[in-house]
Amino acid sequence: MSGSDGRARIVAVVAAIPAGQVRGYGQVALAAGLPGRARWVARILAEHDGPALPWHRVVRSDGRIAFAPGSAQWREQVARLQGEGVTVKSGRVKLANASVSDVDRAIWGPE
DNA sequence: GCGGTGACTGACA
DNA sequence: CTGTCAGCCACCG
Repeated sequence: MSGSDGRARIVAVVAAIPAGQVRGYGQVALAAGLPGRARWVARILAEHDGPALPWHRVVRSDGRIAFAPGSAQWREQVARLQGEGVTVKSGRVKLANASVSDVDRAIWGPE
């Protein structure tokens, strides 16, 4: 099958992130089967327009907000995370310890 | 085909 | 802890 739609996979992974938890761009890309495409993930979220996507649950590898501190998007992401019970400290959040297998199963199925 | 760009990452000082 | 450097890959003119 020509899985050229990496976008669909990335969107699926982000949409599979449970509320109250956060993920890194690299982790999302890896879970989507596209290692090294962290930058692509960022572009997808930025260009994505359609169903509500929990893009605010995606942060940098350090658990820091990808936007510039004080920016409108930065404040919005922080507000959304806090609204879901995520503790945000100095624009930083605590990354959840979830293996790729767990994410993979959440997307493709329990098999 | 080429060079510049970016919601990135890891290593190093 | 912060800041800099090089590597990475997809997109655009």
